[in-house]
Amino acid sequence: MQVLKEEVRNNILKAAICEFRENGFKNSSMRNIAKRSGMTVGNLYRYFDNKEDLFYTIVNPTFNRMKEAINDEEISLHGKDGKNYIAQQVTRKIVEIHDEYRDELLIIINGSEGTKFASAKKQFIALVENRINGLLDKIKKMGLTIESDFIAKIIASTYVEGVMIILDTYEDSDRINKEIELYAKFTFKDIVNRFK
Amino acid sequence: MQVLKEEVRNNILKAAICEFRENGFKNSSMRNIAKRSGMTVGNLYRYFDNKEDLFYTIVNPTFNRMKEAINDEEISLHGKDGKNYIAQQVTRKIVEIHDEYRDELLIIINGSEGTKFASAKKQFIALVENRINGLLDKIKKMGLTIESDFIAKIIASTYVEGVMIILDTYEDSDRINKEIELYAKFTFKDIVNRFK
Amino acid sequence: MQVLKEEVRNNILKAAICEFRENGFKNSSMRNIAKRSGMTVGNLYRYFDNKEDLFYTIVNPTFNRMKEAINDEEISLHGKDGKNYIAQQVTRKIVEIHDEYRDELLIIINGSEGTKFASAKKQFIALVENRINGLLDKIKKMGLTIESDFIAKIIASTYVEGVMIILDTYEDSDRINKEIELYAKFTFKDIVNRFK
Amino acid sequence: MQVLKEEVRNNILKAAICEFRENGFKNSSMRNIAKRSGMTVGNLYRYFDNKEDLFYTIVNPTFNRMKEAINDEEISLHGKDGKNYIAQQVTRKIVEIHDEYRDELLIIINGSEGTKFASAKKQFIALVENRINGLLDKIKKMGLTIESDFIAKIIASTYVEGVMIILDTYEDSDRINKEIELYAKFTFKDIVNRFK
DNA sequence: AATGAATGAGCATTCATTCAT
DNA sequence: GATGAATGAATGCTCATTCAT
Repeated sequence: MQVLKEEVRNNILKAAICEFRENGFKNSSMRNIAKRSGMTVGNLYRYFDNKEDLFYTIVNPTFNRMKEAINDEEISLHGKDGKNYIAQQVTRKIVEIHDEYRDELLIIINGSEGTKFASAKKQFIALVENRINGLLDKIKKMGLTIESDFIAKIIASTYVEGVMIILDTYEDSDRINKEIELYAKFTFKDIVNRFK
Repeated sequence: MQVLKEEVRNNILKAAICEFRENGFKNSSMRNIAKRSGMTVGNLYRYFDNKEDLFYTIVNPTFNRMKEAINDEEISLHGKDGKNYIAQQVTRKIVEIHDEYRDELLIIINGSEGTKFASAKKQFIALVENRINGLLDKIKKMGLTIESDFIAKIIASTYVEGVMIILDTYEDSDRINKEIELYAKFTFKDIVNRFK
Repeated sequence: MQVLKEEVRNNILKAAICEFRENGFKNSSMRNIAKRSGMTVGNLYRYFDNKEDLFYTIVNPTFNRMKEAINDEEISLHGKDGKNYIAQQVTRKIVEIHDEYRDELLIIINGSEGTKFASAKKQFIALVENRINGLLDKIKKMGLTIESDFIAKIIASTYVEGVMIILDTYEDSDRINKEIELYAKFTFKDIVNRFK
Repeated sequence: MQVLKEEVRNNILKAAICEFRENGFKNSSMRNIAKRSGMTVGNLYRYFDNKEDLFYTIVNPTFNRMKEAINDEEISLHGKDGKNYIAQQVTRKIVEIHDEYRDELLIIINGSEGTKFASAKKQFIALVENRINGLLDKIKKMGLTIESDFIAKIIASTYVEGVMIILDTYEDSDRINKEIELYAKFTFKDIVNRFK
């Protein structure tokens, strides 16, 4: 009986996700991925051009969804507590993504050294930074002097880094959601006061 | 033409720092380092026992100074604003270290996979976390419930991570110092309020 | 054209035996063995974990059979000509082993510097020496003074060495058998008289 | 003050002898020899063309003296106990050589793998064999059938091997002389009877 | 004469990738 | 579609030898 192409492909992807999670891109080997997915090395190359292709196939959609989630124009500032509102919404989306793609996210963050995603965290941070700059503009209009134009980047990195640590630390989905929300509140609350 | 020993050694170190900065320990190759320092592989080994020796020579002193800076017992809590005081002092020390060892710090944090420093970031974070736990104890005594026992870890890691991003972003020393100080203030200020 | 696994393995072993025979373990190179067996280096490692593994695979069984042959408890002294009897039996076994493993024996003796078999010749000699000491005890009881306590070692080592030279000199199996038997007789006969 | 060329040369030779004795040709390194003789690698090459040249310089004279000693035409057969007489004389010469060149002899025997002296033992044996063939001719004329024309080689190898083991085992010169003489007697005595 | 820094070919080993079957 | 043997370039490292000083 012939195994369906799609099923085989999925087996490879599943095995590759495990391998990349455990060892990162660089330390993962095609041999291992083949073994894990119960097939031969050669056959891997019928489904994926090379190691990078396999990696990107796994990681790209999650990466893009993260980008979209952070950038989502529909989430916009309103109400005087807008900053928290955005944070909440973005967080909710990230939690959603994470529910589906926990491993992929962690691969992007921890296991992409040696690939074009090595800078993925930086890219996420940059995106978050953009959004935060909106808030900061508002704060500035409120008459506060923000001494550093770098502060958005800092908040962004704080936020992204924190989320990643939570994803990396907990296994339980509910717990993760709770922690991320709490953390988002913690990060974005009282930004104003912290500049005084 | 024959170059003086010390000069060659420094050339190697300079080249190795570049290589390790760009590729991390694992992806760096002795051949590359040789090429960068304008010599042959064999000669590298006259100056350093092996790849690890070269790496540790670069990274060890900085690592130790960082640990000392974070742990320095002489920096202690006093005054009701003690938390900021600690942060300021520690930050000042880190800024000092950075002035001398910017690249080395970044190598430790981003490029030490595959060495005994792989966990360096975690170690730094753990040390910072310990210190923060002092603050949080104080906060708890003030009657506040801190909902997540994870929060010290988060603050610590975002602090460390933030500092590293600053180091990674700016070249200008004065700018870096300014940003790190600002960032420390931002991170540690009003922790209390953020829990309310 | 793809060759069957077992055949390739045998080719490698054959090539490695040649190489080890000619150059010993230390001076043999995996590159050479690959070339001799008409394949690339990488493929060698699909069949054997490393140079040592390859060497031990070749040499281990022969080494163990030799030890057993020399130590065989079933071969024991009886009759007043017991000393020759033992020599004959042991010799017969060695000749048997040799028939199958001529090259392997020579590799053990001449080409194992740098491996755990470096002392193999010494071990063989020590084993033979033990057996000879039985004979010498008997001789001493016959009232003869053996002036050198070193003599058992000498007889043992010359016996082992002599056998190895025979193996090294002749190609023809029958010839080798004949020479070894004759040599054993020659070596062990009239030990008594030689001390008078 | 300038060190005399000859003195330096001797220092190198002394150091090289130690190194070759301890590690054999292959495992000895020019670096080590330089270090042992308190000079730099480069200077070694002013005195000796290369590692082989150095090795041969050390080992050649001893090798040649051994050859001469064994072949010495002046030592000839006379008296009905001629076989022992020759053995005694040759032995005396070898003992003499050994007194002067113990290390060199041992290097030839144990440490020349990878050089043209790897077969030195075989060469010695071949020379001894020639001489023994004289004795055997005599024995044959006495009406004895010697079954193997290989037996001369065997006796020769027995003798050479034994001598080498003695050299390798004892440090004390008197002891060595005594053991070698005893051993020569043991080896060559009653050859006739051993063929009966 | 002497130095010792530098060379470069060599080694064992690994692994992404290819391709005959 | 699938296999897995084979490839070959790359890696860290060593060491006899050379040569500018």
